[in-house]
Amino acid sequence: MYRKIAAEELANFLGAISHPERIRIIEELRHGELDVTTLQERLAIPQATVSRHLGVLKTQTIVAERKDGRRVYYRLTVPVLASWLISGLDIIGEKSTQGVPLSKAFDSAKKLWASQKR
Amino acid sequence: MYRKIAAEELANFLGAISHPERIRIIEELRHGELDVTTLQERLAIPQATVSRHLGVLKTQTIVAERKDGRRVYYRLTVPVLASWLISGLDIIGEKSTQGVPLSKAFDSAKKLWASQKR
DNA sequence: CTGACATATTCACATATGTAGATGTTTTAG
DNA sequence: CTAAAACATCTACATATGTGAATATGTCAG
Repeated sequence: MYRKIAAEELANFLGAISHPERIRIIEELRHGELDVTTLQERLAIPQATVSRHLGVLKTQTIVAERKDGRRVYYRLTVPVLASWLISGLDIIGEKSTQGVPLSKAFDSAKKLWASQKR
Repeated sequence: MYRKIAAEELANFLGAISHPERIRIIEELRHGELDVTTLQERLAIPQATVSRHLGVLKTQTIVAERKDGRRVYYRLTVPVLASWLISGLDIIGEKSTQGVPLSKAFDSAKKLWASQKR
């Protein structure tokens, strides 16, 4: 069992992830490294914003950088993080369609999860 | 593939979870429902604080309540959420032991995860 | 060198989140 | 009915997080 310190670490970890644009960054990096400009184009947000978000992710060692000339390529430190995150998306599933009761969304998510239980 | 809205939903979801005490609440509820007083005793924090945290979790339909007399019992809407969260803990693993470089923690976490790939 | 490109950082400000303590509501015991 | 238990909510305040705009840093082309 884990206690306070682990809960704090986990909170910091999730806190670094829980931002729409940072989630999209993680998604974009799912298949491999990308440089900042490419990320900026895909997200369509200011360069400074991308840079700061990458900084937050770096804080928790979620991404790592590799410099090549004037470009900086970022990658997921733990690639499986992306699929872990997508699992979370499955959990909330149909929640995004406002009319549908959330319990149903979680219900279908539960089934999705059953197939990949540890 | 998912886009902006899904990323926002996921961010809200993770945002509701990413707090040390809320993570501990989820952990406590892993094996079944508990009333507020019991949670308060286990977390050793003010009653009002427990109540607000439960409110935040309720916002994202992470917990549901059942009233019985003057007690209110809370449970995880999707029990598998707890194990999903623990998977996240495995990912950051040894990170909590400050001296150890994080990359090593992620490395060992990667192995743990490999066995339960989708 | 110099200018343009790629990225990071700083500043000033706005919004969000968290906390303790007091108060309100509902429910049960007597 | 009344008091106490069990929760929820409100208030006031502090801290954290997010943003755009400007600026700084490093690197390459010519």
